[in-house]
Amino acid sequence: MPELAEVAWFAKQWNPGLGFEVTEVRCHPRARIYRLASATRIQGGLTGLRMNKILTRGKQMTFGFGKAHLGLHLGMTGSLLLKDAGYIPERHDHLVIRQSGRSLVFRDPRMFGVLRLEGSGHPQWLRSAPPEVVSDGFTKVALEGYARRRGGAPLKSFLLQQEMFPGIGNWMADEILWRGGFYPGERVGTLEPSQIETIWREIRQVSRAALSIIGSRGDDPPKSWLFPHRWRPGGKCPKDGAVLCRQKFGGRTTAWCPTCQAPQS
DNA sequence: GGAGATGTTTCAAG
DNA sequence: GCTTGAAACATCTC
Repeated sequence: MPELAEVAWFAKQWNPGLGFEVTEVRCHPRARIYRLASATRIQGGLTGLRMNKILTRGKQMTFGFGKAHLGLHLGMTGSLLLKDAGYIPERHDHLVIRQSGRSLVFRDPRMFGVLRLEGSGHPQWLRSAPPEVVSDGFTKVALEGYARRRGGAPLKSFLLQQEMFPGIGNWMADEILWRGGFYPGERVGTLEPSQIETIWREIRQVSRAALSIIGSRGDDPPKSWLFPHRWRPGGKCPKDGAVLCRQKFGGRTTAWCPTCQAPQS
């Protein structure tokens, strides 16, 4: 499930491990999540170190251990769990970090997630990261420039570009377009400047609210959002009750309201 | 049994 | 060289 706010929530699950030493690292060495950093490297790189930092940028997480950094991406089905010290890993628990008193678990059935290992200093994958969409660095001007560059893309695929919108995923993109009243297949280049500004505003509002509701409290968004209605067959638009449409844009299933988000032509 | 699932990378085509 | 779109990745659920 991990998009911006879910990533923040999962990162928080490992907070109780801050300040504690890693006593053991258990891995499923052949799991695909070790394709960038082998299980042996990760075990050797983390054992004996104290976790002292947790950072997230978009969908990317970083756990600092002093002289080593563990980078973690949850992919499509990854999650982080906090378990007790004697926890016995289950089938899809590919990484278990043991500390005195707890186990930090990375579970990922589809294994689209990935781990990285780097030394001390600011990790490379963070240095090249774009500004967070809720930060001051995410400006209307930057968005306008990016929209000019990708004028041929449908709005839905546009919003999924992590180089500009780190953390936005399938459901957030749908939520943003639905709130702004945009047809997901609309080409970016046909939008007026005022419409680009609307998108900018909705990106920030959806992201801030999601971080507060999901990221901080672990709750689900309320019924007034598209979120709880979007996957149910026959799900209805919370604004006007119209039955939602489902269609692929940019290879991703998209839920949208045929009346609130009617195509322009 | 088949389709599809809240992601990213890679490669082909325009 | 740039952008866009589709396939591939692995497993589970409906």
